[in-house]
Amino acid sequence: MLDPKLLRHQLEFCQQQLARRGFQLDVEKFSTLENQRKALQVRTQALQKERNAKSKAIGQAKAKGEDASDILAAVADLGDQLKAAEEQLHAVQAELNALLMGIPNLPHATTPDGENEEDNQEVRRWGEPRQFDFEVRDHVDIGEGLGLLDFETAAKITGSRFAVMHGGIARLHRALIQFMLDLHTQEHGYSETCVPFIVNADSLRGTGQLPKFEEDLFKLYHEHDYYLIPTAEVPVTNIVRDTILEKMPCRFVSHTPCFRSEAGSYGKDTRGMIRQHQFEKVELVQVVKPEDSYQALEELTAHAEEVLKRLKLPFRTMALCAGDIGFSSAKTYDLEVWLPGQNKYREISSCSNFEAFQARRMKARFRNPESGKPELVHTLNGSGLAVGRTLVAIMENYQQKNGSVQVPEVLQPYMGGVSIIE
RNA sequence: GGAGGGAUGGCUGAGCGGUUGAAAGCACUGGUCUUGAAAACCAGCAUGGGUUAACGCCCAUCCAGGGUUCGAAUCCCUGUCCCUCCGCCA
Repeated sequence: MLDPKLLRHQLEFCQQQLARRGFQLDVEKFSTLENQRKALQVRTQALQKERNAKSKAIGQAKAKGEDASDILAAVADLGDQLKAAEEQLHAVQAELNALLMGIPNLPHATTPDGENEEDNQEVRRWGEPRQFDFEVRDHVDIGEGLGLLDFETAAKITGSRFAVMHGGIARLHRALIQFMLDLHTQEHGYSETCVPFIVNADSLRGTGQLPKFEEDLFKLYHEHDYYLIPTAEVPVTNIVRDTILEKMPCRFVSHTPCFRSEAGSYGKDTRGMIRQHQFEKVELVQVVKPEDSYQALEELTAHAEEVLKRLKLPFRTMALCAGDIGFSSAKTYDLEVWLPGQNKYREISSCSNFEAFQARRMKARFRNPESGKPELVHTLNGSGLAVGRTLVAIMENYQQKNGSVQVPEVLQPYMGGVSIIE
């Protein structure tokens, strides 16, 4: 959520910045509601003040044993007036809040202009795509060829966009998770965290998936409004919801499955493991002081990049343009890994600074030692990395002419010394 | 699933329907004392919002939402969460 004060006092600025990301702020509606809110709030509070004063006088009169019937008569119709004013105020506040919850974050000054992914800017590039002296296969052909990847059976068990992995591929998948967790906890200073994979609606509102993006989620058939997590970002970031932190920064790394309905992506990436309803991800989450958040974004992005470097997978880092960043983000870097099977770079990590956007929704604060007052924190997260896509990248980049797959050196200790999957 | 008990400020924990935003203790901050520190003593110390140039003033908040009342932390209803016991269970 944006700062309501910023919207009130710098509405034009907000409108301009939101326009950069293609969001049309209904200035007129906001102003009208805001003016109504102000008038109603002042009126309601004045009535409350009057009621409080009169009630107190009644109490004092009764304590002295005096007759309070005059004051009681004076207060007679106050209750109805107050109730009416409160109801109107609540209605306007609810409408205003709904409007506010639907407004995306302002892009940061360093987020480049642009409408869509065509306009994203390459920041840096690492590694050289390998030259193959045989015909390159994609991960589906490789995996099915080895008999270790099975989409048909997954379709029988559940439906489309699921996979069954066996043997060396399943183990490689597990090895990747262990490797990533170890790297981030042992070298990057993150604390390993295990969280629920089912969350409530408050948590999803906190990080921004609700109310606008419910159709992307799997909702459970249950007496409460429970959802499968679309990313560990939701449960992990919500650790700090409704809290005043004393120690900062917080750095969490968490491995979870992620569940996405992929509504609206019909026909996109239908082949293989790139876009699944269920996938695993190792997620990095940081909660930092506002002045540190852009430094933290650079560091977090570097932590994700380090995974690709150790795996020797070529990638490029993209600064997403204002039209392509997510709803809650002020600035996002995407890491795109080279996939020989597709002959292009594909997203494998997304690292974002949400500034206070999520913190305001979550009421996540820290106590500023200088002022002694609670202030909103800044939150960040990034994939470090998406495990399924990393597996795809390894299969395609490390494939051999005979259809086998080499195991990257750093993963071999996690594979019991196995160096080739065949 | 059954039966009870509970939820109060950063923490612990009092609180008859009426100057209770809330006792007390701890923690924290400042001061006195001390060469310094500790101890002792004194003082301050909730959150959100409105309004104001500012000092300030005002409103709300004792898990959440309704209700009763001139007035609710206190009474009633509903929900959520936590604890204890019984049953079931990975």
